[in-house]
Amino acid sequence: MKSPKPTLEDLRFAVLATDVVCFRIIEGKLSVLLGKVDAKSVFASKWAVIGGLISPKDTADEAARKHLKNKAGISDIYMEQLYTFSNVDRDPRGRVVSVAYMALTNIDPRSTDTNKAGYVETKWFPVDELPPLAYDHDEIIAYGLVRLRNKIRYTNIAQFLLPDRFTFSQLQSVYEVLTGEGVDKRNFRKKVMATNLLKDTGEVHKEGIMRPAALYSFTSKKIIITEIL
Amino acid sequence: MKSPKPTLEDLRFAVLATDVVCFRIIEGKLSVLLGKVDAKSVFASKWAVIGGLISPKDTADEAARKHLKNKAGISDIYMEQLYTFSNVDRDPRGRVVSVAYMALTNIDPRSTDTNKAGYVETKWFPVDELPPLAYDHDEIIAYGLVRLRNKIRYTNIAQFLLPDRFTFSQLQSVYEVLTGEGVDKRNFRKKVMATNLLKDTGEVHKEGIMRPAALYSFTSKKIIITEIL
DNA sequence: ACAAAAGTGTTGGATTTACACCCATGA
DNA sequence: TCATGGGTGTAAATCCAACACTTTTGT
Repeated sequence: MKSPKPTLEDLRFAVLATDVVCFRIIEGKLSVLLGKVDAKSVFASKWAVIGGLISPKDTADEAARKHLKNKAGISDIYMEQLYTFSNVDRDPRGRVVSVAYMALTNIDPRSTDTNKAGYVETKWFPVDELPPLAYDHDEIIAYGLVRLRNKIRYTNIAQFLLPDRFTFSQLQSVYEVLTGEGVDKRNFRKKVMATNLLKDTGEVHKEGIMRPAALYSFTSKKIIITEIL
Repeated sequence: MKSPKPTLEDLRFAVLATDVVCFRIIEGKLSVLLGKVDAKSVFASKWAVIGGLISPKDTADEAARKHLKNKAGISDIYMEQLYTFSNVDRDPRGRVVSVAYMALTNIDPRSTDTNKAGYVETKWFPVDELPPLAYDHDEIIAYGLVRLRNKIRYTNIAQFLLPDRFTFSQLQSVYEVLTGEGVDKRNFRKKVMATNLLKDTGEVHKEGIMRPAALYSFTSKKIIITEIL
């Protein structure tokens, strides 16, 4: 049952990677940032979430942030660890264990001037219109979706899908997009207000022909756990 | 900024490990199974959660189960992944990335006849009376505690801390131990019954001089998400 | 008959849902 | 003045928390 004592080298069999499911709401659709895989790869012409290998001096978190920056020009983004995928054959090229993350943003944080090493192209896809995906990235995205859709109900992470100051309708829309169901705006306002997660900035948002809307912001950037919906 | 292309060998720098926080309620106290670290180790005489290295043919899950079996004689236990700890210096001997798990049981599953390679001794410690811990295992246990204490409120995992058939008082006691607060038994019964997670087995539990109690069991071994408390 | 835990209902207060109209603005 | 989204209150229904006594058994 037990083989002779393995050497340290025998145990360094795996390559560590990280994959980041980056979410953003675009035109009322929850979307994910994907990169088109290089033509030379086994997964040529398929799409993958942003990610790459972890290097010796980096933690998984640091590696995830570096790949976001180098391959998609994204920095300063909310990010949390999701799950570690370690199936033996999840990468046909060899043993790769991937620590998956979820990231949230409200704008397109891709800057065009950065080195976009790694992908032929990056593009946002609505989560219900995903292209063919490389590796086990369908599973990783599904895991991220579940996490996000649950966590929005009992934490203040909605803020990371919104600008710093936002109107109540914008906030309500985030909840409607993620839960897939509409809410009565008076009841929604009451519930959210009762949590004390928001403060009125005193400012207003004017847009076109309608009545200006009050702008709110979240009181804390830290994750706060409290029943919301 | 970017170094010349690293070779595959450069990327296989890390040893992969897994650590399992195994919980059990003993005499009204939530406890964790720890192993005393071998005298030759840097962490000699400290205690660690059950774990060890992942070998090339195993997923993290499989490795976790194997270590539980080989080092503590534990098999067939509920287990779920917690988090991956990848701090560069979490193990002074070198770069070790650990995929942490939480396991739950209701009995002492350690069989004495198995090969207890790995620890001088294994022992259950109440979570608020932990001995000095090796590595970052304090952090890993803390993470497991948070997960367990939250998840008991909205899933049926309490079942894994109980025998197959149990009385209502036993169930209530699990909740009281984990939440740290007492509950009115009439209200508790109403809430739990409303979830439809339990079925009455029709059997009764006799113990000593008191009135026999009806035995219940959970309707599903699968994790079900539903508001309980 | 008593000790010990099992089992059971009701009520008042709090929370939640459902629902419709006026407001402020720019064109 | 009109079109557009912004903003507000109330009543009925539901849910939840608080609360104490009777039952069953073995000794």
